[in-house]
Amino acid sequence: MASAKKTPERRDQLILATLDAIRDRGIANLRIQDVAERAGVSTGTVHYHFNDLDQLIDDVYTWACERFYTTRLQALADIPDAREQLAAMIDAGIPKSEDDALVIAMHDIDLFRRGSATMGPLLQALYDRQVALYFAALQLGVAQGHFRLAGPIIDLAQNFVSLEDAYELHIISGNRSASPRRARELVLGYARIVTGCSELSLHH
Amino acid sequence: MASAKKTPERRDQLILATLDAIRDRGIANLRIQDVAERAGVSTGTVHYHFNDLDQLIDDVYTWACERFYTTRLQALADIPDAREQLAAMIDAGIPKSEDDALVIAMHDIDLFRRGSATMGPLLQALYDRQVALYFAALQLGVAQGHFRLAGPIIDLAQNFVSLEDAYELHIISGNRSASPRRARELVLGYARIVTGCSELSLHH
Amino acid sequence: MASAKKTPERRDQLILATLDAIRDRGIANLRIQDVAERAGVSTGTVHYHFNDLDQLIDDVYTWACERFYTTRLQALADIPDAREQLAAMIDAGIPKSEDDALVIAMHDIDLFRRGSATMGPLLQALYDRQVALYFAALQLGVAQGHFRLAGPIIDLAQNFVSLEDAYELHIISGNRSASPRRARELVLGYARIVTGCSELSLHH
Amino acid sequence: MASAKKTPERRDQLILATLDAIRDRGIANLRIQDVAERAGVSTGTVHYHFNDLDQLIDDVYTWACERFYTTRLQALADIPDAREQLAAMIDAGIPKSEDDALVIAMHDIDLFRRGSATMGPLLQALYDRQVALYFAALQLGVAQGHFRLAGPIIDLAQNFVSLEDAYELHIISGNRSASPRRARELVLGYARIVTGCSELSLHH
DNA sequence: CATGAATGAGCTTTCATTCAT
DNA sequence: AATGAATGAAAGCTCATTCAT
Repeated sequence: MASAKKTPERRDQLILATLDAIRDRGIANLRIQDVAERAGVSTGTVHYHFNDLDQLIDDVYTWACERFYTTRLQALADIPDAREQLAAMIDAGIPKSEDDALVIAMHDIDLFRRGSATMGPLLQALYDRQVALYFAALQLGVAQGHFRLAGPIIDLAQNFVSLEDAYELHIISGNRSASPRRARELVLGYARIVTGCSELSLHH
Repeated sequence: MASAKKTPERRDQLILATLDAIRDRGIANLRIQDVAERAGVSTGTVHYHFNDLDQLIDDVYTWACERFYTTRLQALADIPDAREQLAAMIDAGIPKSEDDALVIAMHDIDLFRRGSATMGPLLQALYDRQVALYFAALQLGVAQGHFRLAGPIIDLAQNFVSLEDAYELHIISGNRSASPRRARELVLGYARIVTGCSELSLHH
Repeated sequence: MASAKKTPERRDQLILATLDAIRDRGIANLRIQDVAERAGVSTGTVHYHFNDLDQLIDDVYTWACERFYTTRLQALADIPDAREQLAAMIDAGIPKSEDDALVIAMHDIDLFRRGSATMGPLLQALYDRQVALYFAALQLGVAQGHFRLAGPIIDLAQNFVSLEDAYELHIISGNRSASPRRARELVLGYARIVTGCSELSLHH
Repeated sequence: MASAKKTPERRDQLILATLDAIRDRGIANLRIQDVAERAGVSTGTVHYHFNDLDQLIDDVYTWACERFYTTRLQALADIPDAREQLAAMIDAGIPKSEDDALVIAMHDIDLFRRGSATMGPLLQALYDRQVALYFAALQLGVAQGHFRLAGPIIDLAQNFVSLEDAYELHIISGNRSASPRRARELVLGYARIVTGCSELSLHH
């Protein structure tokens, strides 16, 4: 990575500034200057840390995927009960508001870089890891005797991730028929059906 | 609409050219020239029919939503059996390939125009209409005695649409874990679970 | 003149439409389409009657100078008294409002065509003819015993025309310190001083 | 003002280049490139210092009005005799040649921006200040016993300014009947008549 | 490391002009 | 004569990128 040496604090500051800038202006209108303004530095500084705009966006995407996954993984760390794990994943997986900069940036960059050799694998890796998280929770629930799965475990896990993705998209697009609260209900409803576990709820 | 009179054939030709151009270059890189080239006209002609790029994109989006919904509605027209209806909707709702220009354009424009006053309502209208289609099929299946629904009918319908949306996104993003074939299986699996109807299949 | 044959009515209609268009949009923003719209014809028609925009403007200018001079000459035709002649010239020479399309067009075109070999002589000819009108009225007034001139007759005549020009400019520029009414007072004041004739007034 | 910080020297250089460009090409044909060429910079630089062409022209006009007035005011500073003051004002107020870039720019912009909310007040302010200068000189001449005014002092002052304006216009339009030398004679003639002071001359 | 003035490629947009009908 | 769809040259404007300080 070209910018490994150059004071990691400034680097992170610029990445966070980019997340905000993408949320505010959309990735299509994103200018170096937007990032610089939000970070309180000059445009030259942005170029010093990231050779060009493409690299900045690449790095933001990598950072965001990592952060997104890590955050969710940590949310499970100390939860022993599969039912609570599943609930926590749903809760963490759906944005609290339509202004979630992390989620917006990930979807914007996905779109913006569609077909790119760099991004494709990263996206898929994230997807697969998320599937793995649901897989693990479902598996555990079966072992703990809480879940009786209504279908193949991989299929259910993939559908969980897909529902999450879809509601992320609707939330950041401002779809009023799929508010954060409603989206949680709907995914939880899916969870109850496919696990046969009617006790599932977000605030257990 | 400014371009109502100016020879509708040329207008449609330009809209189709725009769909192709968005698929090939991504909406963020879309140039007037890309549209003109694909339509075999000059850039001036594009401006003659659509005042500016924003209006072109608006009109493409409106056209695409309309076409998308109409296509699916027609797919149901002559199907009396709810099971076949549901299968047909799933089949029509998931792109056959990652190059589906209509689906790509709709998703690209959604994100590109996030927060736009024009687009938001249109997106939501499309979502609500799609939900209505699933609602109708599920309702019919219950009446025909084929379906025993595992949850509230509206919730199920919304989740159907969301799964579709998510798989559309993954397919056009080239996610290999969610191919068109696999996506159909997964949504169909969901359908079997929530309808309690194990006979559901795409080619009945 | 290229357009001599082509139905003079349509030609005049287009010239009048151009006057309005220049007043409304300024000569710098004047488009063929503005003329066409105001004349209720298509842009093609404008091109049919005037080969290009330059020629249209040339013809409008020629027409306007002619009309401007002729109007003023006619205002004097049946006035035998030099005092009334002078008053009539002042009255006719200063625009009644800041929206006088003829005056606006003449000044706009002067500016627009500054340095042009075509326009320069035309402007000067108009100036000289206006000077001649004042010269004639002053000369007559002396002969009739009404005027005792305070300076060389040519100098006075030139200053009359210049004052008029200046107030035309200020009026169409919307200068509130030089309204049509005030401009008339001021030029009339000048007239009284240089003719020594205190009876001069606009409505004798 | 957006360009307050960005190196005032470069800013002034660009304004001077614009004056030349307007004189050479006319304001209606003025291109950013004309300014850039004359200043020896790239077009991007012009946009960097003045957001767009309109703002450049606004700023040039403001600058020109200020400069025009200041120059004339300074010409009076150390002249105690009202007769010499008046002569100096006439001399400073009429362009020495038809290529006076400052005067050309002011007249061009006046007409170009006719009806603009920004320009109107500025024009009028300049007019009123010029009137005030003549007012002051006339008043002083009366007090000094040199002048016996032939009419109301304000009227005379306004006519002085108007004559100047008119001759400026004729000079930059290349009217041969109103050369710089001749214009000076004519305004001076007016001055002698209305002040009753026959000693007035440009080079006392 | 940081700055911000300067650059110029690349795009959109406008509009006079042409021409088939 | 008149139309208006189509053209394409000509500008303006944006913004990533460079570089001297």
